[in-house]
Amino acid sequence: MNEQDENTSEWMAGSIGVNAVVVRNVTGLLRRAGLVLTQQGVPGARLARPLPDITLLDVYRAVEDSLDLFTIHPRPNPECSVGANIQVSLEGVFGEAQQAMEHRLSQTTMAEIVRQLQAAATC
Amino acid sequence: MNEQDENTSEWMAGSIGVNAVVVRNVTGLLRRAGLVLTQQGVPGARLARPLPDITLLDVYRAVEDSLDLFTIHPRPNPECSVGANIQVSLEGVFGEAQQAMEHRLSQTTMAEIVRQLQAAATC
DNA sequence: CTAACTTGTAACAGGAAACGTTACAAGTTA
DNA sequence: TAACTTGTAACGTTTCCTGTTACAAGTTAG
Repeated sequence: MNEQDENTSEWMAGSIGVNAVVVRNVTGLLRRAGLVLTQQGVPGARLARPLPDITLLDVYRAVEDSLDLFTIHPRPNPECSVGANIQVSLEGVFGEAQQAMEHRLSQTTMAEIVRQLQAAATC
Repeated sequence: MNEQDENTSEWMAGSIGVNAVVVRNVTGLLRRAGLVLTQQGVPGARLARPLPDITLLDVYRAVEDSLDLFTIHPRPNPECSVGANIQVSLEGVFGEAQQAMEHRLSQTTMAEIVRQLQAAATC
């Protein structure tokens, strides 16, 4: 088995233990987010940007479909003064909480993750 | 309809537009978290602590069942050096990201939320 | 004490969403 | 041209969430 084959969806799927289509779907998300480069018919995938330029937030946003971490009761009772205004009050805090979470993710790059992996492997 | 009846699960359920059992289940979570006081057979529910002593994090933890915001691939391939160590690397960052989110929630009390509601109602 | 309330909870049923899989079109390379 | 690959739509299954029903347990007014 060639080393270049370690990038194919089939090989990765076998290593992870899932179907190859699952890998291709995730790869598609990463490609649309501009993180990896894949081409129909060409085996394998390679990075679109160097590892230090990819943060965990980039990956998180690429994979996560829902933009909002918190979801709020969709149909408030118009006759209820609480229900009419609770959205506005909560959305502010929830937005800031999500922003705090995402800021932490943006502080760690894939390069640091890979470095930690290599350090753990040599132990 | 008496004003005291506005605390019963039946009344709240009608106002929100859900089944009364749903309200009782949520109330049970809040009671087990020490936020509200309810008693079998006694109509209504009242706060266990004053509003300024209840943060959004208290409510979040009471209602949210899963302790971890991020879940990680459960069965790593032991022959894959990445899969063997990726958990440890990611758990640290994920934990800190969740902690940042929860810290923001802990900075806002229910008293402030109620105050914002009252301000919006008088507009 | 009894009747009519309530809350607490287990059990069941329904629907929705997530997931893996299959199948095939489209592209590339030897 | 043949044998690969990726991209994606479509399908079936399974799991999970949710609402509902049903009933036990407790309280209070009369």
